[in-house]
Amino acid sequence: MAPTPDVMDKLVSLCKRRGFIFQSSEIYGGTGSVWDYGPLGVALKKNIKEDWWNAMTRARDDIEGLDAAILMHPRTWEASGHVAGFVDPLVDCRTCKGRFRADKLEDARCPQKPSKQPGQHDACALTEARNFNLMFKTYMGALEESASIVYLRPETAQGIFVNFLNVQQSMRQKVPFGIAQIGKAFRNEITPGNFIFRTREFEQMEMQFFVEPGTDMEWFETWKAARMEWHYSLGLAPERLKFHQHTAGELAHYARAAFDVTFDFGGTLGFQEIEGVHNRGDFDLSQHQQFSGKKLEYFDQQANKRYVPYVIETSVGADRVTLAALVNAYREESVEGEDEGRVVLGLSAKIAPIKAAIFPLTKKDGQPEIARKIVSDLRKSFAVDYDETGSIGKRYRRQDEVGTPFCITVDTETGASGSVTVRDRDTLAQDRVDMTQLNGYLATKLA
RNA sequence: GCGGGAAUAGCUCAGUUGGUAGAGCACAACCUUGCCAAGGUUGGGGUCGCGGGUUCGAGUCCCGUUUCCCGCUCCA
Repeated sequence: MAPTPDVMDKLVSLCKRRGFIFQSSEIYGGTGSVWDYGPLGVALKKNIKEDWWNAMTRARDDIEGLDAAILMHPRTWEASGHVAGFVDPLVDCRTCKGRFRADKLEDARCPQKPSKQPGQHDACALTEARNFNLMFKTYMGALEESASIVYLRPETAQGIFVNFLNVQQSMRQKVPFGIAQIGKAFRNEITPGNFIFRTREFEQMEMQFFVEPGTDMEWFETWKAARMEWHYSLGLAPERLKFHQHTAGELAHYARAAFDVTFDFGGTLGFQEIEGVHNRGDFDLSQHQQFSGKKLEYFDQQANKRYVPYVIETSVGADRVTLAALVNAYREESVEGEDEGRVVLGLSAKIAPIKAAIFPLTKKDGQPEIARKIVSDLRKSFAVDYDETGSIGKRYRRQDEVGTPFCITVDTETGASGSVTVRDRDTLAQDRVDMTQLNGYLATKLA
């Protein structure tokens, strides 16, 4: 089904209504492009992050974890190019309302295209150039002196680069190996928006893989394939994923090769990047060598040679993947004989905030007590929910809306047979399962 | 930052030429039913984004501001 423009609107509404995502500081009128994750949203995002973290660090010997500080030495950002590259002097034209980069103007006149505003060039009145720095600036220490200016990191990668040797040596790793990190980054975007797609505070999941020069393109291909597989494994529809390799002209200054994973968010957003895989060469480590004066070389004992490794970077936006998962999962199903269809979040079981909901069919015959006993048993292994309010159909719908894959109902037969009904969110099929087998049953289904 | 539009209950929205705010859904309690929403009774919830102004009186008119949407601009 082709995505419609209003799916995002419905999703924003659903996310607020059901405790996934709220606007930050809402009672004060809201803060621009910052969002808070509610109880179910944080669970969903956490599940996604955990899946990524496990795939990177637990499933492999050659990737180590790291959690570097958000505040770094200011020189870091001079080395990375962000201090220079993130500041754009911009001028506005009061006549044609255009905005231009001052350093790209050929003369002191507004370069507005004649086709847009014919005959207005001479009348243009440009403002003074003002600097727009995309990095958040703050002060370290009590005094607001220029010497103590620090930045909120605009990307997490630099925390990995500056710790390259610390991790390699302390963990006795040999190249090739990688360092993985999940953390917040901050950018003063001029144009944020589209819900949690582009925000000023966001979370990245980055892995930098250090390789010997010459083997870099081979590793680049390996990681491309691995990252594509991961997105499929989250349940993102294959037809909504598109992969794009940059041409030479599109490459950023630090990149030898670049590959985007884009997802179709539908509506006006369309396909947008959710992950980038880059071959950064030795750009970053060399820059830090130069700015810090410290060697960042790796010594290969077997080959008896010394070199600055190349880096293959994989960088995913945690918020973007979360949004992609939500958009991907949202569907409305018409039900025969009813005016209002059901709203379903078809989240894959491994990232669903709630794995199973347990209901007593009635409040009689000790059913609530049995149901609560099941909850306390399953709680040890799974995120579960209990609900006894309203009709059984209504409770199914509530769980459908938040993506719960299984609903377990204690009914009139449970007392005698010891079995319960397990209902599947997607197929609506019902299994009869012995109460004592629920743990294993769910473990199998969720695997 | 510029231009246009919008902001009223948790959600979606009504609200007349200015006269002390409504609906549906959701939510809570009790009763009823019992395997796929909407049964009955009752109830909680809004200083109408925020701040000024005009007026006897402002959700409504005016100004400012914040946030959101669309289009520019920007995007290492």
